[in-house]
Amino acid sequence: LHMGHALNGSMQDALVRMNRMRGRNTLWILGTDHAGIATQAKVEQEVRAEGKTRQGLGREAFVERVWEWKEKYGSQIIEQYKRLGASCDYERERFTLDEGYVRAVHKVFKQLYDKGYIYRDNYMVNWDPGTRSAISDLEVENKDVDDFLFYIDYPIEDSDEVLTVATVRPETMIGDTAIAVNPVDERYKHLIGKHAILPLAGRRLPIHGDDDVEIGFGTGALKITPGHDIKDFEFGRKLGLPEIVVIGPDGRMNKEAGDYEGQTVAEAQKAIVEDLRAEGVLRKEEPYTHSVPFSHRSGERIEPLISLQWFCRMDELARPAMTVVEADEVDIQPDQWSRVYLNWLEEIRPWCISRQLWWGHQIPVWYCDPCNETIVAENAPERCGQCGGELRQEEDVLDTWFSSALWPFATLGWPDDTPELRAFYPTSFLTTAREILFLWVARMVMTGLEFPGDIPFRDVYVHSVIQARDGRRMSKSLGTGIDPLEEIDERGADALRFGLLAMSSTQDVRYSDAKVEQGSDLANKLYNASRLILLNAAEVEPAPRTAHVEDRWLLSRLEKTIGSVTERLEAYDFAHAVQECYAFVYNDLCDWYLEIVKPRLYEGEEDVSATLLYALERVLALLHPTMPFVTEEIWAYHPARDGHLVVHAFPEADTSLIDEDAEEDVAGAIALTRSLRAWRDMVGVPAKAVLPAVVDGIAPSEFVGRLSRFAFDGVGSQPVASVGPVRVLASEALDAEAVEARLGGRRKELRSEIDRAERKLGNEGFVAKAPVAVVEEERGKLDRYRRELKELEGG
RNA sequence: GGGCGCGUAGCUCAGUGGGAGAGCGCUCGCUUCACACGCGAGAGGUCGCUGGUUCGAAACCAGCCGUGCCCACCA
Repeated sequence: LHMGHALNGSMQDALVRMNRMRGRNTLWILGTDHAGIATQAKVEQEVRAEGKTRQGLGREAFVERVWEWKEKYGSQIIEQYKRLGASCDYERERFTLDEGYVRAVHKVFKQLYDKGYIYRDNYMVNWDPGTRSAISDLEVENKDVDDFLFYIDYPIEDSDEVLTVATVRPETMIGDTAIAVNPVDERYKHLIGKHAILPLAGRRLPIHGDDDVEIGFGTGALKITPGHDIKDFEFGRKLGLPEIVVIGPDGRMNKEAGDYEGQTVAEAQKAIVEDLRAEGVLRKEEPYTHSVPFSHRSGERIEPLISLQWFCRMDELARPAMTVVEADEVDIQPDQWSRVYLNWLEEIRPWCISRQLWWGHQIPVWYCDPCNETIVAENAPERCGQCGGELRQEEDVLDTWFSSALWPFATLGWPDDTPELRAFYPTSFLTTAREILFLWVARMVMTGLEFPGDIPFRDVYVHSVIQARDGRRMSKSLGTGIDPLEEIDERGADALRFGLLAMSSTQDVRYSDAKVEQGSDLANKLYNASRLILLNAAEVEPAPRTAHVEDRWLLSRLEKTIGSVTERLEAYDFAHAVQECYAFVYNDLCDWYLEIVKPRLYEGEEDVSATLLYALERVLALLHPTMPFVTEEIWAYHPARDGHLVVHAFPEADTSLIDEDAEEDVAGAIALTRSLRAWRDMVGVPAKAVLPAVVDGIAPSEFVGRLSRFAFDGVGSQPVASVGPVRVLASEALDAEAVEARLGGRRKELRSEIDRAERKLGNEGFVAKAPVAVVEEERGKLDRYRRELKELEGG
């Protein structure tokens, strides 16, 4: 399980839990693909460590070994998902090589073959010498490599002229079969139709004219090696050139390469360059940086090779897959990824689906050698239908993604018409990393539309990439990976889930320990606040009680939070959803409400008890989708508990409890409390001193004095300062100089604010064009500042 | 070569037209009977640069600089 899985799981689980709690019929199937290349390589390594080889074991025994390996390790990731708290339907776990799944794969293969989409061809593919298999375009990764560009003179037949060509791969020149120049190139057009002689090999190379040759690049003359370069291959097919292959599947020169046979590509390059130099035809060599394909699987340099492979044409499948995204039937978010998806499908090319491996779905094709028949069937045929002879099954297996592409319906029982398929297809939601968009998502859409005949999912959310702490890619080979399980051990699954959701975003982000820490802090806070509530509340039914203004305030804040968090989750805005939960629990509930009502709570007063139990129940349920463990644990102690929280109702915002007046009143009292605290801190009053004061006008709420340590029953002394309506009286705890310094500071602040507001209101454009409410607000502020300043100067 | 992002407080990131925000870190004060994984109060930002649009720009437009990712058969 890597961090991407953990993020993905946290998002999906939040949605699944929320919807399950809402009473909806939810299904989350977890499963694994057989990861053909990676798994086979792993087991092959084991076998080699025992001094044996895959070939020595034979196909059947080797595949048996891989199954053993799979039984041993395949369940690990499932167990890890459980530790994360993913509430999947674990008894429905699926694997892409399950019996039923194989049926789906065969049926799809056969139907695509019958439609003419799947075909076999001798064509140029990305050959991975590391795995000795063809791989698809999507498994190729281009990297910049520092090479040399070699300029080689090819003599023109029956002439003293030479034609200089440039190449980065002289080792393939033995396979040259032509040269091309641009027909409008003045330097060379007289050579078109003549022949050049291939150095070292002596082959006659016809010189062709072709518009695709760039006059300005290299020397403007292009040597054509149809066996070893994709562009040359296409040239060759267009011009009907012979295709000479000089490098074998093992990455070594073959017998076509003559003297160089058996050498590795690198050795052959060195030798050939030496020989060219000896012949005096190597005109120059210069350093050259260019983009080179590497295998994403083995890391080795791709060798473009002509070989007999199975392909799937994609045009017909791609078109409807584009339409559904254009029409937003499949909604890819954030939106920019729709365009990436569409651009890719627009330029899609045939997909090489065969792999020269043993682990995977062996292609359901049988050959009859005597009568040259090819049979494609869902089930293995007994004998050749023509001659009754023995059949030989195609040895290659399918690209793992070919079977993964069927996941949304194959896991629900397709091709059978199952209740699961009817109930849950099309599915609602898929989260994915963006590197999976083409490999998997696009292909699921294509097969979904082609086979069950409907989109596989409605919403696709492309989540951010969590990078390592230093901004590099998290990768095992770089050693930058962070193990989610270690994080779970250290801080808990809830903390990790909260942290990942909080740090996720539409852009790529660095892994943030602080966010995970914030998650564990929140769990801790919830636990302690719950303890306070559950140990002190009177035995009453949880219910919202509205007799006290602070209770109305809390309930109003709570219901607004519920509404907002729910909206955020529905919009897949997980980061804001969890941060709002955090802010509510910390600020509204703990810092203010609990502190305000403590005296009432300790007395076991019923209104506050009922309100708190009610609020706690709703907060636990609201947080459960993101922090399932701690909320479930606390729930076990809640008096309203009936069964498990995981199946308790998710709260729905009760707008009748929203009370703007109460919010305004309490917000005012809170602001005053904060001003008083700030004032005494600024003036340097001992923390415990209770300061005497009197209040102008209506007395503030009881808690203002309690939480700021002021006694508003002021006796005797002179007022020395004003904080809002509060006149602070002289006392031993007050230092006159500090008070004066503080007042001076405030006066300065006010003058600057008044200046700013006056300038703004003096701007005719502002007053004339800005919305009335904005202007009015500004006037209000100016008035308040002027009044306060006047008071301070007067006092 | 084409495309898509990003550049905001010491760090990691929110914020998309009306007086700069969060978490962490930092400073000061608190062992206050839920929590020191805590409480209270603060400091800290010419919002990459330059122009433009607007009464008003971190946000919109253009250019530049820096940085990341994806796609691509220029030998």
